[in-house]
Order: sequence, then C-alpha cells, then structure tokens
Amino acid sequence: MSTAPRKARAQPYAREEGPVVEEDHRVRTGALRREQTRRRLLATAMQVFAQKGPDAAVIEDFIAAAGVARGTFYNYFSTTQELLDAVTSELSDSILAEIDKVVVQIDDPLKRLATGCLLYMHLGVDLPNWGGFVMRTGFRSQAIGTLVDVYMPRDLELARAAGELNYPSLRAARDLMFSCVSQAIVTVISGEAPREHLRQMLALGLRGVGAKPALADRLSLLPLPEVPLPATHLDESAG
Amino acid sequence: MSTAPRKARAQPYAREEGPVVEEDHRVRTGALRREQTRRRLLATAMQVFAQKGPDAAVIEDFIAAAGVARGTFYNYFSTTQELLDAVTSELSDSILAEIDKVVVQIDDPLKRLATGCLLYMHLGVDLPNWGGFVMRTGFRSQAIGTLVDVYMPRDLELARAAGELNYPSLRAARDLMFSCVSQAIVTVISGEAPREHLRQMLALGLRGVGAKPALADRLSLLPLPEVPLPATHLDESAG
Amino acid sequence: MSTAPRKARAQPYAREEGPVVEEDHRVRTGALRREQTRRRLLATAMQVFAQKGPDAAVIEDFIAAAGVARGTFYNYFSTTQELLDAVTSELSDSILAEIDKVVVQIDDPLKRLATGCLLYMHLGVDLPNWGGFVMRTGFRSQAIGTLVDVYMPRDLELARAAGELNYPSLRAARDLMFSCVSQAIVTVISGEAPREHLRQMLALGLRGVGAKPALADRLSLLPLPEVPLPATHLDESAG
Amino acid sequence: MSTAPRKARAQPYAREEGPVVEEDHRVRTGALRREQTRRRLLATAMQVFAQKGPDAAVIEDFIAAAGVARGTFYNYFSTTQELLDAVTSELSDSILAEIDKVVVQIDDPLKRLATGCLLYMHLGVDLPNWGGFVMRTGFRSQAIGTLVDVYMPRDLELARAAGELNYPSLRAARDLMFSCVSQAIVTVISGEAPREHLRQMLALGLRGVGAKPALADRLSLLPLPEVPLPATHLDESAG
DNA sequence: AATGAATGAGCATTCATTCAT
DNA sequence: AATGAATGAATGCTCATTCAT
Repeated sequence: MSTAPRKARAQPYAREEGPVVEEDHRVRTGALRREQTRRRLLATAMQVFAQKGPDAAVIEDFIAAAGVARGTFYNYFSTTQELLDAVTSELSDSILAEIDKVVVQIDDPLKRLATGCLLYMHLGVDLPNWGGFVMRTGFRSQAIGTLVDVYMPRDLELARAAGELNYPSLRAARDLMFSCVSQAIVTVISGEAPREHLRQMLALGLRGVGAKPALADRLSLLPLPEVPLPATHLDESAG
Repeated sequence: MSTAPRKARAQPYAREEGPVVEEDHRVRTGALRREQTRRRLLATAMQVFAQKGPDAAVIEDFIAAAGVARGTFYNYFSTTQELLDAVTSELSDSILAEIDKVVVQIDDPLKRLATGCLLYMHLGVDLPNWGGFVMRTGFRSQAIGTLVDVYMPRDLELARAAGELNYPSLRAARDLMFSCVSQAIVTVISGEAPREHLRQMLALGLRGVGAKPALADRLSLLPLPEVPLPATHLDESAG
Repeated sequence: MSTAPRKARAQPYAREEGPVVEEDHRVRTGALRREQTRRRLLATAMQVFAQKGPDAAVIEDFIAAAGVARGTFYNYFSTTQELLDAVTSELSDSILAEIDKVVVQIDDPLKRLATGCLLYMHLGVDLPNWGGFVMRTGFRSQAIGTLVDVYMPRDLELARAAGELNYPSLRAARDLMFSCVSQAIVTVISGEAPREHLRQMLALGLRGVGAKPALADRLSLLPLPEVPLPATHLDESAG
Repeated sequence: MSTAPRKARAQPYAREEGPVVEEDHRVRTGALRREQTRRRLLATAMQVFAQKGPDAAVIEDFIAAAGVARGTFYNYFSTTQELLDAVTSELSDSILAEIDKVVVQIDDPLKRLATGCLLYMHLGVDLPNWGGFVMRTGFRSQAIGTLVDVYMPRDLELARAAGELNYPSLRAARDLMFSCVSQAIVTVISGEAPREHLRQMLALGLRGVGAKPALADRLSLLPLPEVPLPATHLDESAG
C-alpha cells in the first residue's frame, strides 16, 4: 500500500510514508529480467551474425533466435548496427581479456605476444560462432579492436625495447601483425589451408616485425595454454 | 569478354548478308550502343560502390548515376551482386594487367614483386574510386584475386627458387603479402597513416617472406614506374 | 483550490485521531495519493497536449511528463482521448468558472458579456499552456464548451431583452461571438497580430450581434479585472 | 530501334541516329498515365480525409480508395501530410477560383463579397465531400487559404474605400468574416442549425465589419448564382 | 533496346495494452 | 496502487522486379 521508495532512480515526487521494501524488490526483479533478456539477445545475435552476415541479418532473425517479441528488440537496441556493435565489443573484448589473463603471466613480451596471437587465432577457428562472426562481420563495427589496440601495441613496444623486435613504426608493426592474424583465421576457416597455417602465418608475421627467423619459428611452435572458455555467457546457448 | 546477349550476329565470322547493308548497319549500331550502355553502367557503378558500399547501394543509385531507365538495368544485370562481380573483375584484372605489363620488364623476380606491390598500393590510394571500391567491397566478390593469384605466386616462387625468399608454404607467403598490401591501403586511405606507410608495410612484408632486412628496406624504396593509367574506361567519367 | 501534495494533514479541520487512525489513515492516505497522481497526470498532460497536439502525443509523453510508470496511466485513463476529455473539461470549465465569478458582479449583461470575453481572450493568450492547448486541440473534445454554452447565451439573451443587442437567432449570435473570440486568440498566439487585435475583434463581434458601434467600441476598451489565477492546480508545475 | 530523343528531359548521353518519334510517344504516354494516377489519388484522398479526418487516415486507406499499390503512393507523396496539402490546395483554390469567376462580374465590392461568402458557405454544405473535408481538416495545412487571402481582403478594402464598410484593421475584418463563414458551415454540417443559419451568420458578420444593418440583411438574402460545378475533377469519382 | 509507372513482398518501427511482481 | 518489461498488431517505408509501350 504505501510506497516509500528508497531507490536510486529519480523519484522526484515520491512520498514516503511507511517502511517498505516492495519497491526495491520490484525494481531489482525488473533489472534482473532486463539483464537476462539483453544477454539472450546478445548471445543469439552472435550466431545470427555468424551465419547470415551483418547485412543479410534482419530483425526478424534476432527475435526469432532469442524468442522475444518484435517490440522487445527495440527496448534494447535501436538498429541492427547497434546490436552488432554491442556483440562485437562484448565478444572481442571478453575474449581478448580472457586471453590476456592467461598470457599476462608470461614475462617475456615477445613470447607473450606470440602466445596471445596463437590463442586468438585458434579460438577464432575453434569457437563455434566466433570465427564465423569475425569472418562475416569483418571489422565493420567501431567497437572492435578496442583491446587489440591495447594489448598488441604494448607487447610490440616492450619487445622492441628489449631488442627482440625491430620495425620502422609501431603502426606498421601493428598493421602487419593484425592483418596477418586476421587473414590466417579467414583462410583456415574457409578451409583453404590446414590448421598449421596459423602457426606458419605467425612465424612470417614475427619475422616481418623483426624477430630473428629461428626465434620466430620457435615462437610459432609454442604450446597453447588452456584458456578458461572465454565469452561463456555469449556462447552458452550456442552449444 | 563482352557479355552482350543477342550478340551472335556481330561475330566477324557470322556470315549473313546479301542485299543488306541496312541490316548490317543497324546491327552494328545496336551492338555498339549496347556496349556503350554496359560500359556506362560499369563505370558509374564503381563510383557508387566506392561511395556507398556494396550493401547500401541500391539499383536506384546505379541507374541514377548512369542516367538510364530502371528497366535498362535489367537488360544487363540481374542483381546488384552480378554488377559487383562484373565491376570487380573488370577493375582488378585490368589494373593488375596494366601493372604486370610494366613490371614484366623487370628481370629479378623479387624486384618485380616489390615493384608490383608498390604500384598496386599506390594506385589503390591514388585512383579516385578504386581505393574506395576495394576498401568498401573488401573481397566479397568471387571475381577478385583472379590475377592476383596468378602474378603474385609466380614471383614469390621464382624469388624463392633464386634463394632470395624463404617461407614454409606458398599459401602462407601469399597470405602474408596479400593481407599486408591490403591493410596498408586501407590504413592510408582511412587517413590513419601517411603515404610512406605503404613502403614501410612492404618492407615488413618482404622480411616476413624471408627477404634479408637490408634488402627488404632497399626494395621498399624502389622508384615507382609510370603506369599508363589503368582501367581508363572505368574511370573516364570519374574525373 | 490549492492541491499542493503533502499538504493534506495541514488542514486545520482535518480531524483524524483516536485508536483507529491506522485504518482511517491508510484509507485516506490512499485516496489522497490517488487524487495526487491524477492531478499530476492532468496537469502535465495539458502541457503535453499544448506542445505536441492531441494526435502526436503518445502515452509515453504523458508518463514521462508526469514521472509515473506506464501501467499507472491505465489506472486512471483508458485512452488518450479520455485524458484529453478530462483535461479539456477541467480546464475550460475551471477557467470559465473563475471568470464568471468575477464578472458576475457586473450588473449590465452586455458589459458582463464583453468583460467575460475580454478576460477569456487575454487568458487564452497569457496562460502559458492554455492558449496552446486550446489552439492545438481545437474543439475535438466533447467536453469543451459546457460552460461556454451556459454563460454566453445567458448574457446574450439578457442583453437582447434589455434592447442592447439585436440578432436573428441566438444560435447565430452565439456562433458569431464564439468563433470571433476563438479566432482572435489563435491569431494573436500565432503572432500574426498584436494584443490589441483581441479588443478590435471584440468590437467587431459586438457590432455583429447588434451593439451600437460606439457602444461596441467603448465596451471593447473596458478595463481588465483581476482574475485570481484560474486553473492554478493545472498550471502549477508549468512555471 | 534508333532512339533519337527530342525530349525536354535531360538525356545527357543520348545518341541520336535517325528520325524517330517513339521516344516522344513513350514519354507522353507515361506522363499521361502518371497524371491520371495522381488525380485518382487526390480525388479519393479527399473522401478519405473527409470521412476519417487527417489523423486517423492511414496510407492503407488511401491506396485502398485509389486502388493502387502501396509503393505507388510513395511515387507521388512522401507523407500523408504532403497529400493533405496537395488536396487542400487543389480543392480550396479551385473552388475559390470558380467562385471568383462568377462573382467577379458583380461590380459593387460589398455585394461581390457577400455573394462570394454565400456561395462558399453553400458549397461547403452541399458538395458531398468538401464540407466534411474542410470541417475535419480544419485548417491544418499551410496550403489552405491562399486564395482566400487574395479575394476577401480585396473586396473588404474596396468596400471600405467606397464607404460601405468600416473597421479598425483589415486583419480584424478578415478574421471576423473568415471565422464567421467557417463556423457557419460547421454548425450547419453538424446539423445543429438549418441552412438559413448560413445567411443569418453572413448578416451578422457584415454588420460586424461595418455594413449598415438593413444593408447587411438585404445582402444576406441575395440570390445564389449558378456555379459551374467547381473542382469537378476531384469530385468526379465521388458521385 | 529503352523507358518508367506500377507493383507488392519484405522489413523497420511505433505504440497501445497486458501482466507478473 | 505502482511498476516497467514484454507483447504484437498496426503502420510506415524501401526497393527489387515486372511489363506495357
């Protein structure tokens, strides 16, 4: 009956006249439900994008995949581009963050860089939807690369400072490694080359940014650490 | 090369005459006009694709740019994808062919490869529409790469045979050079790096496929031969 | 009169005590809050209607303006038309009632009519939202005119009986005065004529219903009595 | 076969190669069909607006009434407002023009004004859709009144110059006559008063703008000239 | 061959309404 | 009473495609 709100949300004219927690409960419940729906949309959207590509995918696909009503989509995203951005950022960042959590324990920056790239490439090929997603969406969202441009330049510069690498400009080194890694994934996913292509490409890329050939070859053969299933929440319903 | 339907009688060996010059004249005129309209569509389509991208572009754009009627479009192409394929193949091949005409005079395969890449990158940046076209259409057409995968593997293998290069697999070498060149163009076109980025990327790519660093640097600084304006017919109305 | 929320208990004559305050209190509190929410919706709805017009305004606008939840709207009104009717009747009647309270002290019916019209027109121009509301909603609600058709015919007939006016039918006289007053407000609000337009229109209208020209002119120049801010409750939050 | 265009339309690249009229014919035929469809949309739109009002009417209504496809609507109008403007301007102006053609033969400006107003009011009441259209759309289109503000001020000023009228400002006189005529139509259409109400209102309006009462009464009883069915083209399919 | 009006399926978007909490 | 997430019918709008001329 009484409705004293103690909520953070602006309730400019709320009259408190009793001890109540109902409001709190309602709001909390609502927020939970909201978050759930959002996650559901994001998770299923990744698969849709991976299968249809960002241009062919229509809103009907997303709501069908998520099992929500047409209007519900618009409660969360205004355009498919907005959804794409959200998925991209969520995915790329969460995967990169997981990778970084693992490789950050490696002290040598070059070894860290190499291991990070290997992990990224293999996840790109192995995660059911992510590879397809990356391949199909290319890099059509501003959201991608946020973390790529944090971790990769960091290790490149550290390795160069340590005398292990050698390149004329950071931008060139970044471009080479990035395009090299991306292209490797695309080629393997498309079935035009076997998985070892990934490691070969890494070796060539590392030589390109100045690693000694023998070292580059050795780095490309580093073992793959376990990565605790990244982006679980987005992939959960994909299994 | 020409794909004009209903073109059979134009064939030089088509023997069908007698007391008819009218026929001949009319037929030839028709064929000419047909070819003209097709060229016009192709030429303006490149600009449209370059400006709007392959997904945003709609038939209205093409017919407006070409100044033809809606129905005329369908006399030449059934879908925009078909048009995209036609433009892509026409463009990529004609440009590559022009480049190859020039660099084929260079005897050393590595030098030829380097010069070819340099030319390709600079044309990608300089030709008003082609760079945008490549950047926007990415590689979404089967048509692209036809000639790329003729010339580039040729020179890579020759250079390796000559002991100037060294890579674990042709596919990896091709992927590295191709992605490296493409990424360089994209970065420069997007304004994120100056033109010298092109030469830096080439140096890194060549190192990647096994060129000695000092040689790679020297190759990246080779002078740019004149290329007799490739793809003229598609760019004519772009000036 | 004043409907300031949280003021109820301040009422000197509000007797509410004993051992049964709980029951009593809860019930009364609920009723009060209910009335408050309703007032808030009505008050802010007027602004919304005034700014967006009755057709463009959607429920989202009303609940946003009132700061209530979507579902709350339906606790009070079933459709926006119902809300429009409520606002219209509330407004028109309360303003007219206020005006009549003032002019009823004037004995001469013609002078009373003239003063009433002048007040109505000036309030229409001056009250921040009411003019816009009237202008935008036009007469699309059955609710309007209830009191107009009480006061105005009364004075018209009295003045005619007194020989001050002269017209072929009451309906014609009423129509002339009503459309004349309405049009005057619209023209002044839209900025197409200065405020004196109001008095000029009144003069013409009075001549139309048979007032002697000199008298009509004099009546149109009558001083404007103070009106104790009518419709305060609906305008309070508009300041 | 050959296609020499002699058309006005820009054909920048047209190759003329023979004497032809075909083009002309095609273009002319297309233009005719186009004009027909436009007329059909306008004509049926008037009825739709008259019956549903400008806000309730949806595109579906218009295309159903006109018997055209959804897309066809957008070949002619972008919004329903645009359609409303077109209908309004077409209607109001064409009807007023017809009226003026008739009354312009009357020399006395006041008599001309009175006759014009009478004709306008009676047509508003009698034309099957026009009255409803005017009543429902009110004056929500900029397009309306173009001619009203040409003819009416002209006659008002002439009559005043001739000493037959007398008012403080043209704007006030125009407002009074306009609102008076409009209100009269509305009241009669809504069935709240008989047709003679129209003449009564005219008499009051004329008195308002300064006509001598006896003269006003006489003018209001003028005979109604024949008007050659105005706006025929818009009403033709309404019968 | 060329034209361009007409078509209508497909997709985007809005918004009144419901209902579990 | 109040909340607000979810709903889906109604509607707007686009654009590839057809076809009579």
